Amino acid sequence: MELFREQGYERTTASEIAARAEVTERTFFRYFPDKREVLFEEDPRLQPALEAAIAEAPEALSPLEVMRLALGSIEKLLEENRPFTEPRLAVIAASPALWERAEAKSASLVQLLAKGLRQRGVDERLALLAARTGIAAFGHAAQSWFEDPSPGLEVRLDQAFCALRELAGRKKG
Amino acid sequence: MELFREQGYERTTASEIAARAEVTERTFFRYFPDKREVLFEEDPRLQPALEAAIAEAPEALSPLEVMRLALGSIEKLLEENRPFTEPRLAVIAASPALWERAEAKSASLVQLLAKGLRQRGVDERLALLAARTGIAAFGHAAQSWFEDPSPGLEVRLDQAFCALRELAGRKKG
DNA sequence: GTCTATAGGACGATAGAC
DNA sequence: GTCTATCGTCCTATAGAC
Repeated sequence: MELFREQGYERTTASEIAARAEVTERTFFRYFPDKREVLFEEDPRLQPALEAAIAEAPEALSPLEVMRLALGSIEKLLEENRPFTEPRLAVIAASPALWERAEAKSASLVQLLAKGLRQRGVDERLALLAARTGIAAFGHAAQSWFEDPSPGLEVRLDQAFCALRELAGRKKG
Repeated sequence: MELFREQGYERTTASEIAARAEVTERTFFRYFPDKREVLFEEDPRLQPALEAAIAEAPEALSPLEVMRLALGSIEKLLEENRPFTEPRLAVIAASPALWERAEAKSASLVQLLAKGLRQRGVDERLALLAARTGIAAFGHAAQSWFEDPSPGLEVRLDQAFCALRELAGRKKG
């Protein structure tokens, strides 16, 4: 992060990062499959938390309600990680290559959520639709939450899913 | 495509592609900013068609209805391109690097749609939510349409948006 | 003559093989 | 840890279009 802030992501070589970390370049690539990944290490508790939340959600909930519940359940984790996440986002936003990787990560998350829904017996295609929609709502919520964290993520999520319901529901603008 | 099918994407070098196309490697990179892009050239009519459809949609439509209309309007274009799209998808699915690029392209499309909505006066964040949701529905529709093209894309889209409404609307599964 | 497209050589960085 | 292939960029030169 020091190097990236000083000279930007593209202008920083893997070799420089390795040197700053006092390891060899080869060791760097043993820890990270490629250069971009240094910026995308995620909390190892995140995926299990989501999987558990989906698996343990009440039977009666609709797929989208499961998404709402699962995404709300990681608020504390995200809150904890915020100090690290925020500066990363600034670096990521400045580089197309990193933006691309970020989109891929988001898509992987969608796959994870969809898998969880399928294991609850949701039809494959519907699971994907619900997962994508859930992430769309999460993006809506997370964005406003990052700008102003005072109302919790849960509140933002409720607002997002409410907006979604309005979007989908009304037959006229 | 010949080379990719023979030996796969990763095992094919830019140099080989250039040779097969009877240009030099340098010329190849003048046409395509990077190796992946050869597989993602899109119909130049696609983006303008979407932009126009959004801009010209009736005032009364809700943001999501505008998405439904715009995405339905490109059916003929997609139909035309299907012979090229289908083999490409097979290659893309086989390579993580290409899958990543595909996700990035999808994200760009979301940005395009959101921009169109914003120009209709839709709030920035709501536009993004509607665009993401619209693309989620489109994915649902396109998948079943690719498996069996006989009922048109329009019908599939209606089914997808209907499924979405059910997902969002009902309070119980 | 100017503008654009291709060619060519050299080179740095990423990342894989061993 | 060493070695090397591949990607992708920079710079310059040449050939053709207008």
